[in-house]
Amino acid sequence: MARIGLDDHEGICGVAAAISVIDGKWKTTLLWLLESGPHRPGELRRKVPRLSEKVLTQALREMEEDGIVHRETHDVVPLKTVYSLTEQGLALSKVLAPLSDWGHGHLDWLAEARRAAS
Amino acid sequence: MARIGLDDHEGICGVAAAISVIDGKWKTTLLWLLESGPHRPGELRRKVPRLSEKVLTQALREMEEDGIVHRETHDVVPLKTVYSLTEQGLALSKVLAPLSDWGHGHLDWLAEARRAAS
DNA sequence: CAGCATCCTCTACGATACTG
DNA sequence: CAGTATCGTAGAGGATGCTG
Repeated sequence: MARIGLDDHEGICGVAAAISVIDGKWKTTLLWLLESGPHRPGELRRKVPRLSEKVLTQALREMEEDGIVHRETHDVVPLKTVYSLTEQGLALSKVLAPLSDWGHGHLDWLAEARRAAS
Repeated sequence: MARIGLDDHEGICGVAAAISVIDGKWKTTLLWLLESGPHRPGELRRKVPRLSEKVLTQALREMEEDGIVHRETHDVVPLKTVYSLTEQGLALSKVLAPLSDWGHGHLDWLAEARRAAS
């Protein structure tokens, strides 16, 4: 999605703001993984093989900026870094649950509709 | 956002499916407008000036395919078309409410964080 | 007025190579 | 192992002109 600016939609800016935070091809996946506990970058990459390292770092940085992910670095060799959800991030993932339910209820319909359309 | 395929994320595909439906710069806005009642294309364009006609039609077509918008055409001159939400679309907009609340709770934090980051 | 076709731009994503 | 830098690509979004 083209990144939605916070000022683009006056009336619905709450939703727009939330979406701008989870906007990107992988952020929802990362949110979901981190919901189950802290992860190291290597773990994340292994669990999401199609996610390149550049994009992973980029996504994590943005999520950190937006206050939903916490980054903790241990200064040892080899380098060790751990990512976890903040309170806000956890709250966000909870709020996503109803959306997930709706999605599951529509999976069949969607698959059918899009097959017919193509 | 790069369009999320329904098969890209196994575990979170419910959320992914829902997001794929509201994915695009304007669909959430359209959903919000249509929630208050049926609209004609011209009305939508007037209420969202920065939305071009091509993109509007495109978005509405996709939303129609995904079963959240209903299109009704009256064969008169001049042409008349009315768009409205389906039951599914209405359900989706309801489900978006908690997300909106989360977003509103983070607007200040987000604006601050992103200003600092840039 | 509703909608389609064309061209163009911009950027998120991806692949690769490299540093501490 | 974590992270950065560079280059290339595909597709969403935008501007404009045309049709019934």
